[in-house]
Amino acid sequence: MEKKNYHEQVYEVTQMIPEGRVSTYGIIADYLALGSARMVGWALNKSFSSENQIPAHRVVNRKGELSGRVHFSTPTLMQELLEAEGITIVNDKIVGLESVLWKPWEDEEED
DNA sequence: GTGATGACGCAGT
DNA sequence: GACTGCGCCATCA
Repeated sequence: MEKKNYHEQVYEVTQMIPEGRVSTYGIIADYLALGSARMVGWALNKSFSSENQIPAHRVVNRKGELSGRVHFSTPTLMQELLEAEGITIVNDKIVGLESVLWKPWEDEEED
């Protein structure tokens, strides 16, 4: 088990997301080569049971919709957390998604 | 061991 | 432009 499980890598990437930024399942799935965006959502869902606290509220679907808000303590918690970071949410969707969108390889700066 | 489901994404209609 | 169906891989019943 020296090799990290794919969901641990999801935790790492999610924790790498800076404040005021968000990422998408598709981006993370592509970055980790999971092959399925569902795996990312599933991994984040398990993150609530993990010791590590994952800012899952910074992860949304490809459309920028807060699809996973229902998994939070309250369906509005996710939106409030994002708005608290300066992100505007309208109709449960991120405004100016591309402006706040963050990519793992962007921080890695892989040239 | 099989079937169904899931915080999604894409192609086709 | 919106909706439907299928695929992705792992977990649960």
